[in-house]
Amino acid sequence: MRYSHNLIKSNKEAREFDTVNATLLQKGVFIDQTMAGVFAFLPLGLRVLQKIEQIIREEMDTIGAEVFLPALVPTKLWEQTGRFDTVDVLFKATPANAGSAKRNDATYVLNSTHEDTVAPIAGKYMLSYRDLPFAVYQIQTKFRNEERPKSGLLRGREFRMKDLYSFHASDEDREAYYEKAKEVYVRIFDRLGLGADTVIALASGGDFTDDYSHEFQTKLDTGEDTIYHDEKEDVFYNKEVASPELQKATEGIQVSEVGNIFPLGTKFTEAAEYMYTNEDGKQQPVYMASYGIGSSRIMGVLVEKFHDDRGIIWPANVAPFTVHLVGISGGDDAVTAKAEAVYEKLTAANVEVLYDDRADVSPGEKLGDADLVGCPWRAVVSGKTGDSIEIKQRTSDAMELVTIDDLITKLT
RNA sequence: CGGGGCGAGGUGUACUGGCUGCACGCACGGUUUGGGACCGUGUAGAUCGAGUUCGAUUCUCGGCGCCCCGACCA
Repeated sequence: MRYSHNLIKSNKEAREFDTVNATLLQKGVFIDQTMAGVFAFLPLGLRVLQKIEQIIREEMDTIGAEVFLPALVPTKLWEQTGRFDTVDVLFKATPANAGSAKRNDATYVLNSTHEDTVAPIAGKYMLSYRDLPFAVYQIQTKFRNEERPKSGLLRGREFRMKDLYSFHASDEDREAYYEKAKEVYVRIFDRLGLGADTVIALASGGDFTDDYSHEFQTKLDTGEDTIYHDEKEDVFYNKEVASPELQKATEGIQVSEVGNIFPLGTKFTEAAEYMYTNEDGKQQPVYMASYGIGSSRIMGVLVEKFHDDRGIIWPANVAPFTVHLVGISGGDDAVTAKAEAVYEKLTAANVEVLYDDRADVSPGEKLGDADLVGCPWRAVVSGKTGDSIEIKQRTSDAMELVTIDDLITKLT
């Protein structure tokens, strides 16, 4: 992709925030804040988000089927589960033209999560023991009216999330699937570059179950949560369930929650009057669990973890582009033509390349922007590089001159 | 939701009870091109309401917005 004509910019004068992800993502114009806790994802930012979500999708496809549920739903779905008045972050929307003669004036809910929505749908079709177990997932925008959105993408009022729901004939079967889902989650965080710093912590199961829920927590100094490590059992506990003794005996670890899995029992299936018929023709309750991953929050967490004083350092799997190609022509048309040729060849070889084709922008600014944007590789074509291309990795200062064929080999 | 801070061109900021200034950006012209180039000419601004005052961007109160601390996070 070309830098020019694609809403790819840098705004290095943008204000500094207390959280790195808010500052760098806005300086790099990956995202643009529309209001507190709500961001537009611009071309660079959307590419990163989609990379993250594609990794999640590939792994989820091994244990479920993708669906796309509505974000806007009738209040009835939330009233059925008793949550319309208890979930205080719920956005309740009444159309501005409510009351006018020809318009509906109902109140709606902007879904903060989808248990209430998916259980009635599942209960309409998956009615036999032969249908169970099964799971569906989606990757969608969620709405939560947080009292205090903060920290860039770490806590928003509108954000992206993958949510998976599994349905089972028994709690034992749910437990078996649950363990499988954990393994898939571990693979996802590995692929996202967070594996080494992400642990599973036990947390409260809330109103739904006496069991623990499980949180995937990434170690992060700027994280909002605190967990404690019981070294004897080698188990991590969220602050809310860690015993006072453990909290005294060990130091808390600052973390940010990147995923959670939650046994739900039969609360939502019962509310939806969703029963299945067993082999004996008897109606039986369906057990359910939900599994979330905050994809946009992960984008923020990655920036928090992987940056230096010059900008972002994306893990290769989620970088917006593999290589940032910088043309330094000095007004020399021959050099520009060479940079164009390199761009065309890389593109033809299916290398994801961001080509900074801006004229009249100083070399320093282009190189600075490459550091800010944070692609794994930087390639420079200039009057100094002759027939070669100078390449370096974002994480190193070591430069190397290579041919276009070498470059393609290296990057594919 | 409690507490604190801040609201000025597109962005970031300074001064100021009467005339708003700077930098970046953007536009035009010219010179430049390996770590955020330079000259010139332009462009564009005081969150809203009430009060005090001859006069408010400035002072007071309130609303709204944003940032930060705390609480919350199914």
